[in-house]
Amino acid sequence: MKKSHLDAAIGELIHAVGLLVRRVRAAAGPEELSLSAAAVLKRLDQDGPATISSLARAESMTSQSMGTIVAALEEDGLVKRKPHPTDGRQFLIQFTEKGKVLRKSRSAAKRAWMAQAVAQLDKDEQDVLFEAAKILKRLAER
Amino acid sequence: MKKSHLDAAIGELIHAVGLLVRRVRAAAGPEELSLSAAAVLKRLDQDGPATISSLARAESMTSQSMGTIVAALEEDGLVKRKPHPTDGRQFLIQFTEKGKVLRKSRSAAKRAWMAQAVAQLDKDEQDVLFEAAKILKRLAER
DNA sequence: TATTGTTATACTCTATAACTATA
DNA sequence: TATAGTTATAGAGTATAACAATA
Repeated sequence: MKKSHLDAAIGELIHAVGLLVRRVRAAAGPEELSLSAAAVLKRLDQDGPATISSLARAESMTSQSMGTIVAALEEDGLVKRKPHPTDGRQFLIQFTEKGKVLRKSRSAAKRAWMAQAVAQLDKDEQDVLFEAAKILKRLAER
Repeated sequence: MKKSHLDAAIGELIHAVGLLVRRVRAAAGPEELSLSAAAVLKRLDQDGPATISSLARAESMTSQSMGTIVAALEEDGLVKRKPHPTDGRQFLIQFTEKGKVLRKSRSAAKRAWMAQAVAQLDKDEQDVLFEAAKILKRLAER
């Protein structure tokens, strides 16, 4: 790809993700979790209990911001904290029973909007999108 | 794709774009434009002068929010407003000379981060990403 | 000394509500 | 009446700074 084309493509990519995030957020229902809060639950589901710092690193946020998100999830009864077995400074954040049950339903409106949008694409386009999601995640985590 | 796989892929997609937006935002330099402000300049560049309402619709925001963004760009001297030729309520937002010159440099740090990240992918992955950007944009604009 | 987490504070982005002017 | 834009106000999300406890 020529440099000018690459440059334009970078601009398109940034624009597209920004736009989509705004669109998804706007679709959120009244009781919905934020994108970040949903991301935390997703990580706990996939990787098991984790500390606030590790969650913050994984989601590209400061630990203070992650602390706020975890506190809100705790307040909501979706996660609880357990003392770290060997390090007295840390806590392991993990699901409550309620959290396991409500994990997806608390992001239902956003997921529904996205599902409806994706359903309007043909199969090849869907595949490109889901492949891209994996690449984007790797990119952002580096 | 089976329903459960599709459901998981939807979750991955939402997670990935949210994460990437946070990552890109965190890369922003001190004088950088917001993602939304950069998106407005990009649209003016591609489509020519536009009204606040049309920009708001295009970027999935309320016209009040877009008014704030345009006012900030105006304050910065990057855009100016011209009365609409036939409708006395509307304004056409367009670039100033300064705006044309500074359009990309005011998003330089975010673009640089993304360019560096994309450069670490192999060519096939880059193609998937840029193809996905087009699809995502169509999706978000519907 | 470095790291984990908390508290306090402030900024950015966007929304809702109420209004004015024009169509 | 309906639409374009403005002003005022509020909320969500995240950051920086200063601190306490533990490693």
